[in-house]
Amino acid sequence: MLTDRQCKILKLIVEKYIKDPVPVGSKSISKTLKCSSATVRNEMMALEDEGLLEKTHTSSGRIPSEDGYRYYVDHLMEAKKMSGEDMLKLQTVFHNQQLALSDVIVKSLQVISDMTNYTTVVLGSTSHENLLKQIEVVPIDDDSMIVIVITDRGHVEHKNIRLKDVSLEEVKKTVNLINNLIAGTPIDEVSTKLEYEIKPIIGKYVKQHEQLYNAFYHVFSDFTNQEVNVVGKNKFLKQPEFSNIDKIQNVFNKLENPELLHRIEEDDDNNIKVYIGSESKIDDDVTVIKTRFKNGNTEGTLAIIGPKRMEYDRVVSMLEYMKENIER
Amino acid sequence: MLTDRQCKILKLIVEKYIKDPVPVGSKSISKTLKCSSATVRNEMMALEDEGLLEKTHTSSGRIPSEDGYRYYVDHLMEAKKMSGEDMLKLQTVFHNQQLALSDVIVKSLQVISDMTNYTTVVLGSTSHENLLKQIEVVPIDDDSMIVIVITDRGHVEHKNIRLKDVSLEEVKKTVNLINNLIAGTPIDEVSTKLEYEIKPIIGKYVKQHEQLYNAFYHVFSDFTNQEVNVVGKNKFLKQPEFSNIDKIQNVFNKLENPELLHRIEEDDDNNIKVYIGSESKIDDDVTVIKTRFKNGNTEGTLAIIGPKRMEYDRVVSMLEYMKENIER
DNA sequence: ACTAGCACTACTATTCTACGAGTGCTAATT
DNA sequence: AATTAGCACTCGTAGAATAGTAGTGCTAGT
Repeated sequence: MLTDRQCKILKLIVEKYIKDPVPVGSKSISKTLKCSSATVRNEMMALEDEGLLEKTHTSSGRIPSEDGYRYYVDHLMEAKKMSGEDMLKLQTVFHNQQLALSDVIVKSLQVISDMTNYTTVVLGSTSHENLLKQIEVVPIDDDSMIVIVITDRGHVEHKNIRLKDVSLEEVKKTVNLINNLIAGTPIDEVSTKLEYEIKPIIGKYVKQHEQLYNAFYHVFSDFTNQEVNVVGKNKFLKQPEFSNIDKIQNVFNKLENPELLHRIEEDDDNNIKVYIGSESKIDDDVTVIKTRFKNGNTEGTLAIIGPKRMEYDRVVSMLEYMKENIER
Repeated sequence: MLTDRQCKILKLIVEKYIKDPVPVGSKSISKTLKCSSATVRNEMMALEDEGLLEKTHTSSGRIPSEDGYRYYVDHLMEAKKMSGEDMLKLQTVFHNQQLALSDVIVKSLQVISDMTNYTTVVLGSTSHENLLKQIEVVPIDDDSMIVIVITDRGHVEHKNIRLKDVSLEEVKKTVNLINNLIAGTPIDEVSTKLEYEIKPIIGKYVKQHEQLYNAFYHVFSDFTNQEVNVVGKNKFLKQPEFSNIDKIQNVFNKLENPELLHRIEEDDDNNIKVYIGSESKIDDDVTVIKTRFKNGNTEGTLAIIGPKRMEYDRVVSMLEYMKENIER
């Protein structure tokens, strides 16, 4: 258990280090606190023993450890109202009545990314939650056409397919069959339903059924099973802790890996959650702050990803604001 | 005019430097050529006087200047057949009969980017070339629906719009009007046609026409006027000349700027063109190699972007192969 | 016309220095 | 018992000195 003073010191160190990424020395703390640097040093030692602080070398100042950040977030951080300036910029996006919710979310995350220099992420609903609403086919020329797949939640994907010697009639028959028989099915079950419910029928009544079946099969099996939207990846280039190319390459690879990002929503907690470093399951050098949101049909996860040295209070207040505004 | 030997030396320097980005000394050249390093040095001086070579400092070896690369590409580079290995990897993509052409192009550019460590770009046809084919509307819930816009070339975009108290009937009327009256119009003229041909009609017959008109107006005015597809931006992280964060940030910003990339297809030359450094109009530190392609309705521009120190012969042969294969 | 030879240049890597910001510990003070 | 002043010590950083080396340009001789 930490003493009152230890808490104060830890808080000061974390906040100072977040402002400016250089190890914090005892002297600078003793100025704010009313005691000598020697006392602060003793307390710092205690905090280091607890595993909350670290040194970069034997005689350097202290920086927060992963556990230090954790403790800060769990016990020391003060809930902050969003600054007026931050609020204003976001409000203009939210008050745009023209935009659909999903567009508002992406736009506001762009704004947040620019304001904070962190990367933001929206994860949409997964394909087993998305039900097929309907498909549309638009012929482009003799042997190619576009298939458009729409889900009940408004997710749209399209694919250009090529068919040789298949008449428009037969395509339309198949489309109607699909719309009548398997609309309402979760997207990731459509492929199998196609096989058992559509294939036998078109096998009898439709010429070129092999080709047609294959084409549609691919359309659905390629359907993105997770909507992922990463905004402001490049912001990592502005973070001093990612100033070398190898680290950047590593982080970029991870941010471009949808399966990996998917881990953010593995827990089904609806509140705002903070995952620091190794807790993030994405990269030991980043912090992920996330929350789920839900408004009618639209639901998913928002996340802000930055260095562990993150403005936790500011980001949390922003996510709170986002969640609130999305949910009504 | 360069002597025969000068050409040989320039060629050797360029090719050596491309393989390994360190200034090339006279000694290494004299080994391949049958003459002393002193002779080579004299020739190098001459080449430097011509502005084809540069030094990084007074006593360093030479590196090719922009003009040096230019001369190499125009006069010295040997047309190379694509290596069997490169060919093989691309063939598997091209021989996939299932894929639509546009998908084949993107897939193969991914392959090329991975093989070469350069960034690749596809620029699709611009919106004044794209004609509106048809629009589709799919209601999602009470007050939101998806509008899908399809062009004659198979470009598809969709937008989620919100409408309050507008009945489906009236939306459908409007959609039919648009499909009947202005299909066939170049996309970037649709907005104005909407105003003069649709607005007056729905003004009379459709309730809530203001809202409806506005919604559709936005759908078309937001239509991406240029299809841009950049593959393998991160490859720049692997190029030694872009090993510092500022340069990377700069290049990334440029690669994410569609208007800037658009400059690649400003010339309407159908052949393969090489733009070195400042010629590229994108960034002084990159080379752009591009070609236009056309196959039926699908047309556009392919480009490969990398450092000036690029494997010109290899990239040119790849683009040739791409162009040929796309065009039939 | 070519080349051997040489003085010269500038980058690189290594070592040394001085400095300063920080530490931990001890002993004195409150 | 808690705090603090004082001090020896550590380590990173910055700058200067050094040596080595890969290259040059020039001259003079083949």
